[in-house]
Amino acid sequence: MIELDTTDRLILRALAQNATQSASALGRKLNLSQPATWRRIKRLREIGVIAGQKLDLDKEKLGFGVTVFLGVKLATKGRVSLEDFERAVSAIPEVQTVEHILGLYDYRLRVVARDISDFERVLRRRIMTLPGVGDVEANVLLSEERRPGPIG
Amino acid sequence: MIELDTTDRLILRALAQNATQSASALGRKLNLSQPATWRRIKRLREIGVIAGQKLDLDKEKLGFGVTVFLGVKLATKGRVSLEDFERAVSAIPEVQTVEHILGLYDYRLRVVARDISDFERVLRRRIMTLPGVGDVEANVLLSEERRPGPIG
DNA sequence: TTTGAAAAGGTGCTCAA
DNA sequence: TTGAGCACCTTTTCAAA
Repeated sequence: MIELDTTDRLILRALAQNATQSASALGRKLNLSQPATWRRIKRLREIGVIAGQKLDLDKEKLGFGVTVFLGVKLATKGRVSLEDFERAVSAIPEVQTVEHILGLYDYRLRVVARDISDFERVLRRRIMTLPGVGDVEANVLLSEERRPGPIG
Repeated sequence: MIELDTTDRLILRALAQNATQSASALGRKLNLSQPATWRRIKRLREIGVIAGQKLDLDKEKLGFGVTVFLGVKLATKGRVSLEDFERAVSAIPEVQTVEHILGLYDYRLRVVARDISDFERVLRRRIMTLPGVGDVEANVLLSEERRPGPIG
């Protein structure tokens, strides 16, 4: 467990909103000198609290207007079949997220497609042919709100 | 719908892998001059294909080791109750994502907590008291893999 | 231990040709 | 596209709180 003081949390909160701002700009907001701010950010990276930085793309503008969540139940669940499934599903470009979960379904997949008929193609030719697939449930995404989540 | 050429797609793919690389470094990889690369990136930002850049934080190192997906079915689903629910759920800091979906459940929430007993607190005092909540299903996240998804 | 001031070095952005 | 100029950002040093 890692100890972060109030300033660290303020830095994380600010960077969570805008990851592109520089140490000097951030320091001005927090009344902290530029090197002090920079050192704290560097430390947060080193201890791994800041794991990375990701581009966030507008999938609709890229022509992928349909997002569907699939709940997948495996027919057989040995260690091997989990690994087989994960390896195979990782090769499908339309799958954005693979979540191994505990519950009625074994996996939840976030799948993007150009439209519904494109999704049907992915579902029939890619998903239903995955090794060990049993039940599949689909939920179409209508709208989504992402929030920073708690920090400390 | 926006038209992107091959070079744009290569830029997006490269930036999706490493969002911190500069226009000059990227240009070298693609055999493109630095200003040309920079102009393309700028354009991709302007037309909104690149929506932003997000920090990705290690929630476990921040002390939030438990992630749970909640399927929530509303008891009453008028326009007002959807808005009431969304407004109320947005005020819970532990909720990272609110997804309005079509299917057995009306919403999917991504909730983080320090541990299972902390999650129970959030569930009982925050989630179950939300306006209009009917059935709730919970799935604990075991592991997760995120992928860039298709580009063009 | 962590800060702030100052400065060096490097890099990226911008513009003109 | 190239190259030069300029600005800013990163990184280090050092003294002080």
